[in-house]
Amino acid sequence: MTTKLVRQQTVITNAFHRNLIDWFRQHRRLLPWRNKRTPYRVWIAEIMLQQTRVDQAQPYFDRFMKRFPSLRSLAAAPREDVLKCWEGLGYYSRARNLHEAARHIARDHKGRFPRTREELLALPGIGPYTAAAIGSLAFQLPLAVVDGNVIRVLSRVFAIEEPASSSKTTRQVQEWADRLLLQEDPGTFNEAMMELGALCCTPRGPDCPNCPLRAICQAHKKGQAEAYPRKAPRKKIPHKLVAAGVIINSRNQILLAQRRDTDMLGGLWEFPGGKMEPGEDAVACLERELKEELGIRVRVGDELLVVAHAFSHFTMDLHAHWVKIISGRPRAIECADYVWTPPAQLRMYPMPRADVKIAEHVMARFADGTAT
DNA sequence: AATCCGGGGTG
DNA sequence: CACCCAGGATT
Repeated sequence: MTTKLVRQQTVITNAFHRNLIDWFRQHRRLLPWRNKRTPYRVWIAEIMLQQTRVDQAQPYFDRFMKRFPSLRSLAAAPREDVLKCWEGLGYYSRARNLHEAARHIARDHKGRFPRTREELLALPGIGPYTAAAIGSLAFQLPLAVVDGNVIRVLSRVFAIEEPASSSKTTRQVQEWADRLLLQEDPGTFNEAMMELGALCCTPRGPDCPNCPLRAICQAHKKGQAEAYPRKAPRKKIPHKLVAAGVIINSRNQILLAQRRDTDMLGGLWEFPGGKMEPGEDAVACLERELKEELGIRVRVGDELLVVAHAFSHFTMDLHAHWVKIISGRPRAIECADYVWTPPAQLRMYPMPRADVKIAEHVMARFADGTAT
C-alpha cells in the first residue's frame, strides 16, 4: 500500500519534472544574472529581485556589476556610493543590508561566500527565499525557493484555499516545493518554477493551454486557475500631506539633510521637512519642522511644486517651498548630517524619488534664471 | 501571525 | 486614479 503510493507519487513527480524542465529549456529568458552564476552575482540579482520586477532590475544589475564587480569592491566602497547606485530602485534597506553583509563576509569569512543555509540566513537582508535561491543556484544545495511565483503556481496546482498572504499558505507551499524539488538540479528546478510563474502561470490571464503542468493542475481542472491564489481582503492605504523646504542661502547654495540610518529611507539625502499636523499648512509645518530638525528659524516663501507620490503603504502629496533662514545656523539635530550644495550638484546625492523630482525642478529654475 | 516597510507598473 | 504583486524584519 505504502509502496504503491510512493510509486504513484514518483510517477507524478517524474512527469512534473520532465514537463517543467522541458518547458523551461524552451522558454527561459536570457537574463544577465543567468550567465556566470557566481555566488556574488546570484546574491546581487536576488536582492534586487525582491519586490522588484525583472525589467526594472535589469539595468540596475548591469550598472551595479560595472560599479561593484566583486564582493571585495562592494565591501570596500563607501555606503554613499552603494546607495547612489541603488537610487530609484526603492526599498533602500536592501542596499544598506547588502553593503553591511558584504563587509561582514569580507571580514568574518575572509571574502569566501557563506555556503550553508544557516550562514546565509545570518546575513542581513537574507531570509528564507534568498537563502534558498543563493544556496540552490550558486551551491547546488537542495533548497526549494518560495517566492510569489511559486506560491501562485502551487496554489493553483493544489488548489490551495487559504489566501496567499497567510503564513499557513507559505508553510504549505514550502512543504510541497521541498517535496517536489528536483534533487539532481535544485537550481534549475527553482528557476523553472519561478519562470513558469513569470511567463505562463501569470497572475492574470494564465496561459493554461501551453502550461507544462496543466495535466496535474487542480485549479485548471476546475476551470478556475485565475481564482487562485485566493486573495485576502485588502485594507486601504492612508494619504499623507508632507512639506519640504528648498532652503537657499546668500551664495545660492541649497541645503540637503541626510536621513538617519535607522529611519525609513535611511542614509538618503532629502529636502528637509516633514508631515503636516492636523490643521497645519505647508508654511506652518516647515516653520515647525525646520526648527525641530535643524534648529533654524525660517521664512517660508512660494511653493515650487507639489509632488504626488505613491509608496508601498501610503500615498502622499509633497509640497515643496522656497525657504530662507531668518536666524540660527543649521545643526543636525533630527538628521544624520546636512550639506550646502550648489544646485548643479544636487544630483550627486542619493535621494528618494520624490526629492529627485524637486531637485530637477530646482535645477531647471536655476538654469533658466527664474529661481528666487 | 500580523504588521510594517515610504514601490512601481498597468488599465 | 484604482488596482495589483511582493521578501525580510520586527513585534
